[in-house]
Amino acid sequence: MREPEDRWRIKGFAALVGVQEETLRAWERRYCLLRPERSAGGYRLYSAADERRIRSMQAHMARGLAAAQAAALAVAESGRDVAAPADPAELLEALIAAAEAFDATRFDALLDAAFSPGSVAGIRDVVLPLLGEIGVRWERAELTVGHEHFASHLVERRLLGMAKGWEAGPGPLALLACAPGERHTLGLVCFGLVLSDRGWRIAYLGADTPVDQVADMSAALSPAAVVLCALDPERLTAAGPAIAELGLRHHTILAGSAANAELARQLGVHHAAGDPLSTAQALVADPPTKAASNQHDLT
Amino acid sequence: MREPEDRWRIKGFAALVGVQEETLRAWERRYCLLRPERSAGGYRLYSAADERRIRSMQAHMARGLAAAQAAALAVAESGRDVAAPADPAELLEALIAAAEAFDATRFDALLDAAFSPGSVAGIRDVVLPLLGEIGVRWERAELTVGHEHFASHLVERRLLGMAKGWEAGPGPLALLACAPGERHTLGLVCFGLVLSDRGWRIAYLGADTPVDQVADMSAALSPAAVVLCALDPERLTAAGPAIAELGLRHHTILAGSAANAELARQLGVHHAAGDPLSTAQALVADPPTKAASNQHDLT
DNA sequence: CGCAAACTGTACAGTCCTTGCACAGTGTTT
DNA sequence: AAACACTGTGCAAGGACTGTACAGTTTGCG
Repeated sequence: MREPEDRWRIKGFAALVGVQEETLRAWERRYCLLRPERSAGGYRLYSAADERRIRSMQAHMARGLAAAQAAALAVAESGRDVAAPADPAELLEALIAAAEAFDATRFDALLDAAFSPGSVAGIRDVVLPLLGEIGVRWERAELTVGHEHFASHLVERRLLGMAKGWEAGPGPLALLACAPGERHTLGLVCFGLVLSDRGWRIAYLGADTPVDQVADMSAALSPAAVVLCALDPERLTAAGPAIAELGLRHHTILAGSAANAELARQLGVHHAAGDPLSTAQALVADPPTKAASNQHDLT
Repeated sequence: MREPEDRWRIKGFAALVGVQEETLRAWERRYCLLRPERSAGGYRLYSAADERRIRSMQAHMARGLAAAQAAALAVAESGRDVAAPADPAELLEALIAAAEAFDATRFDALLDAAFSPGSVAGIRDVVLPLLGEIGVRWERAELTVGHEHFASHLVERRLLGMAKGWEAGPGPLALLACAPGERHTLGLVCFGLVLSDRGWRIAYLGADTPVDQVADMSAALSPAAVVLCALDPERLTAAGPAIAELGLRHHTILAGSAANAELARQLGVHHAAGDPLSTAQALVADPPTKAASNQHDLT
């Protein structure tokens, strides 16, 4: 930890930035603009980051923005450059630490860092490893269901934010759904995002979707591919006949860790090996053609 | 991915575009030229899109068009959401029609229109009625599970997009979770959004959360209120003892259609009557104090 | 033409919101 | 002990809201 050489108490800081002490406290209370550390006795200790936020706020106010709006911008701007490790492995550790502490603000800031190299890279290097790691630590009882829910929500929020507009791509249409009973959607959303990134159009039904509903929607939309995702093999075997039926009419792909080549062959549908990202990339590289959309045409 | 944008209050915006404040309000009222968001206190917050519309209108007026004509052109040019009815009831019908047709692009555009008067108004006038209506039509078998999934996903995506940053409000902290087994999160998210709009900080655990996990997180974060949501009464009675235990330590509120005053009294916790919006507003109007955080202190 | 109606920018009043600043009582630093 | 800082509460001035009204101009029409 740094010595308080570059830390100001409120009086000095007020003089430095030219804002009254009372106003500094008000801005902290009202807009969360400042987050000074505290001395042992409870005194505020302002840092250079606080100064930057003040300067940014002042600049925005000078442009004619109201205090509340200027503060919101200043906070948003500075929130981007929190201390986040650039190395994916460290980022992963930091994310898990933030989840353990239920620190949503930090978790979200770390996600910012994770996605700054690009959404596909963020999914590949951070999100998928994170989901895997949470699963592992949950099995080892190092993380609880609460931590898993906490992190999942924040990841889901981020992914769905990136999914905005994915229903309007220029390319072929993919229909995405989880198998009946399956409630883990994040992998499927990652898959959709990668497809969308490559121009595909996405129609998404989400968790726990009866296969006949997928069939209905497929009939309405004629997707180039239908993807059913499950992590628990039971989900797929239970819905086997309906899936086989679906496979007769559409290019149907089983995905998720429950999917395997043997089962897919039995049901007469396709099978996606590997993680969501490589699956999506394989699909993009070799898009199903209408003629060859499945091996079970009425020939 | 909505990044922080400039939001102007009327004075700054008037200076920016060179139009009197009164005139801005008149143009909004008469021609619907502007659709500023509103601050928590009801102030207009103009965006870059509003500026574009103003510039366009000014250009047309400079060419000699009357104000009404210029405004109509400006709206038509910039308004992508042309065919969206302004009346909430019609909007509701249009949304359901879009869901029936699996038309995600239109559904999303209609949601844009729903939220343009402000997020709380959108929740009150459109989202909550929509969820209710979908439930009704689903029971009457006019809509299928597929339609429900389709619409839910798009609504959820929109709501979570608005939830960005809700973990960082200046006010008291609320911890939100669905009861074990309960998987309907949208009402809970609406509730959180309204609280957030009023400055509360939100910690969110989402669907199907074991009550002991809620207790763990509560112990870590000391929220001013803990909200447990369920639509199915069975969820709450099954978790009864754990909820009572939680109620001893935190201001705990049962919400959702499964909650009732009788059950809450038995468990020694609070009860939220009514829809998510009125519940949230009641909580904001009468925030729990630490001293009175529950009726079962160790007295 | 002449008059009423509509359009359009502006104005005002009463109420509510925002924001910078202040004060009192208590605790911390030196 | 003196100077400094903290929290909580509160205020006053100005900003913004809504609703209504009012002139000056343009338009519609007998």
